[in-house]
Amino acid sequence: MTCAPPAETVAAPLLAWYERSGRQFPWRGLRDPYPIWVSEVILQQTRVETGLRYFEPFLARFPTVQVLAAASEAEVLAAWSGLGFYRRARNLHAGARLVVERFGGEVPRDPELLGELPGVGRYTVGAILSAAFNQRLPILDGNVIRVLSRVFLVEGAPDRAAVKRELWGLAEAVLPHDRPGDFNQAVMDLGATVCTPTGPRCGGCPLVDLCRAVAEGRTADLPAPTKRAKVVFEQRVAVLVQREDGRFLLRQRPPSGLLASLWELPADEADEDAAQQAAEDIADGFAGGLLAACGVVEHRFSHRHWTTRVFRARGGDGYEAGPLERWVALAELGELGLPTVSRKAIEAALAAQLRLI
DNA sequence: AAGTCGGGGGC
DNA sequence: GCCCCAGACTT
Repeated sequence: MTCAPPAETVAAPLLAWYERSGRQFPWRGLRDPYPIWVSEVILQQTRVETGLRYFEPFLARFPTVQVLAAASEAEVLAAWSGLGFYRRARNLHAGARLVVERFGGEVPRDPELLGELPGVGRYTVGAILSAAFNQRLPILDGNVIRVLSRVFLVEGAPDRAAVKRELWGLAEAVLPHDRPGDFNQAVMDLGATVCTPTGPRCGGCPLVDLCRAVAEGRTADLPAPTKRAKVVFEQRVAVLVQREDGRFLLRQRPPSGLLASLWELPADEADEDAAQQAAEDIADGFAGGLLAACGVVEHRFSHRHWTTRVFRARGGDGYEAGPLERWVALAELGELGLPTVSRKAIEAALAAQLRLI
């Protein structure tokens, strides 16, 4: 068990540092909880640099919670395309509808109620309410875990329940009554820019004098590593079947599981030896001919690695798209929920064609 | 407690 | 290759 110094011991130097060295983001300083909510969902398990590319376009497309609630899920997934963890988009959309229907369009200020929205866990509740309303609620994300683990020498792996409880307790204990909103932002900035996973810049850290990991030369050991799922390798084939008018067929994936309800080229599992035959079988379903191999697309998910052999075929002009299928033109891709792996495969299939444009 | 769920960037 | 990221949710 660790012994935390008084809250002000941490807060005062950290807030002073934040005044000087804090980062500026488009969601900082806002009082409307809706854009802050959007930013926090976008940033879940996502680097700020990546989230920044999606935040403003998303808000431009869905400027209010009412607009988001009125949109279709397909529109929201289209705006989320390439960002990953697509359940976040589904939950945000469902949450917006709940806010409009149940709370009159006002994002709840009650942590209990806010936490009932899908996709809004304890971290996100604290992040939204402390930033928008300066409510004194702690947050615990990867940055905060790293800072607290080092400053207070928390040795256990942070994915263990007991360690997580201790870290939440520390996050609450160091949280000042004065400016909890700024403080939460400050800890995350510190974790992102100074107290980094590797090569922390302790010389520029406002907490260096009270950091126990620094005192014991243990910054490199903390936080303790967590267990990781083993990567599964899968080999697939995908076929871009193109009609005379240039449109090609996309299929919607099942509504649950990996890339749920997102669009992809007709595909199947097949290793290198079986790829050609599997591609022909797919093309045959649309009376496709002129099968051409277009290359291999590698794509890594967190715990899965897909090797996709991409083919292109002519055909399908007499084939009517089923309920989970759609003949699409290149210009329509922006309207669809299209994961990055699909975009890569389509680009590979059309590479020769695209170079002519 | 472990697994699922994307994608990108650093080393 | 491995690690991590402004996590939440299911099993």
